[in-house]
Amino acid sequence: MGRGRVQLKRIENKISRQVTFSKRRTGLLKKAHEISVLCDADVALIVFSTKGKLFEYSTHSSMESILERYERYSYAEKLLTAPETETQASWTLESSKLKAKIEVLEKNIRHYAGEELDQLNLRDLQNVEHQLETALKRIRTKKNQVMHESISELHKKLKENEKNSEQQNSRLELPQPQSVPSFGTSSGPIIGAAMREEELAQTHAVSTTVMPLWMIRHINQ
Amino acid sequence: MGRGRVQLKRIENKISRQVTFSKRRTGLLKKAHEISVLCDADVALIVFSTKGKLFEYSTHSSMESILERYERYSYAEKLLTAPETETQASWTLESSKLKAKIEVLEKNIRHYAGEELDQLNLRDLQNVEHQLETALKRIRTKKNQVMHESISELHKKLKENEKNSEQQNSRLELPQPQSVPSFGTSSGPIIGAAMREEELAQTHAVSTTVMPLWMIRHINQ
DNA sequence: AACTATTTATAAGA
DNA sequence: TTCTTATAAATAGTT
Repeated sequence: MGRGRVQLKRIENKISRQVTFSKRRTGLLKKAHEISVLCDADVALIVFSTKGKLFEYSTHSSMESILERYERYSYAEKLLTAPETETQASWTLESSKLKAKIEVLEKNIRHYAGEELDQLNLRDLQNVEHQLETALKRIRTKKNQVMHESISELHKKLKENEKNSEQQNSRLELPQPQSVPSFGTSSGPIIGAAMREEELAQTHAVSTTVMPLWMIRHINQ
Repeated sequence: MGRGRVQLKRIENKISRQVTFSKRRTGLLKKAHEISVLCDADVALIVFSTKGKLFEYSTHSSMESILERYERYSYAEKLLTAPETETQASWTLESSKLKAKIEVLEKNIRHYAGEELDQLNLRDLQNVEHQLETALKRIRTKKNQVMHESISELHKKLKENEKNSEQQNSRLELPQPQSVPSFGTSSGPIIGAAMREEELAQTHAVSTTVMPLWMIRHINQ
């Protein structure tokens, strides 16, 4: 780009080499920035002039983190070339591994939170969806179980109260959910409740929006 | 440089972002090489694509030595931020911090997977439930979006097929597996097949229950 | 550092 | 993705 082709070889004239360096350096940094913004890429660019002066560019995520990422990325190959002793290298290595693991876990969590889905293909999406569904079922089952347990607990206490207070007037003022007794009223432990609750969880029978606040407060310690 | 100015902002269209990345990456690496040769400079260039793939260029003196040189160059600044002697103790400390973090993350993930729920109280359970619901919604939205995209993609391809096949007998029986290879059948080398498939895999999202199996197989690679 | 004539890079389209 | 083409950008040589 200029008046005349350019040979891909070291420019011998010192002055023009310097000038060219300055011009092209600017262009290179600019382009590094552009691709990073346009294409959402992480870029790290380091340039040392002949004289040893440093010029650098790095995406917002900072030079250090990119270099670290780079090290991590190529740590497998390093293992082959450097079977170091228990020196700093091995520590660095372990640290890198741990950091890599953290990165993976965090990415996982983001996916479970429904973020950064662009990276997933259909297969992944379906897997995540399925896992979320399963998890949701379990959570709901557990929640129901917890709730029912507390409810029958409350009931027990209530009955004891009634029995102890001799005043037969004492009507149950507490907002007793009419539907609840079906579980607790039968004598003995609530065997098989889990089973029923699982079923309930499936049908979303109890959900946050259905449960009155007072109940949450009482149950939730 | 091209047919139209370009805004310095993230390209939203995924496909063209990918294409642009590929082209500009090539250009950037080339220019990095050029300045290094023409101006006798040491250059290190690291690029991570959105998907995390690594591309790199470094002057003959190897990436490692340049990064080392870079570290050395900015050694002074580092001293300020890390006056720590790299004793074994500090490594152990860092290591255990990282491990602790990993533990937390893993526990988080197990909770998101509906495991180890005994540790959670009702409030926690409800939080997790809510987060899972949100995540599920997002996942499904994404899947849906991706589904629609690929369906129209398929439609387009189908129509092209119909147009191209001169036999008026060819009723549109529904895209038979054989018809799918239409990618390659056109004359010339099958350049870019990988790309298209990648695109499809990414875009494709007919849910398993809705999409015929043959379609998944052919589209989802 | 500015100025252009040219070469290059690349966006869009196929 | 690769090829082509029109056009925007970069830049070599000059002032």
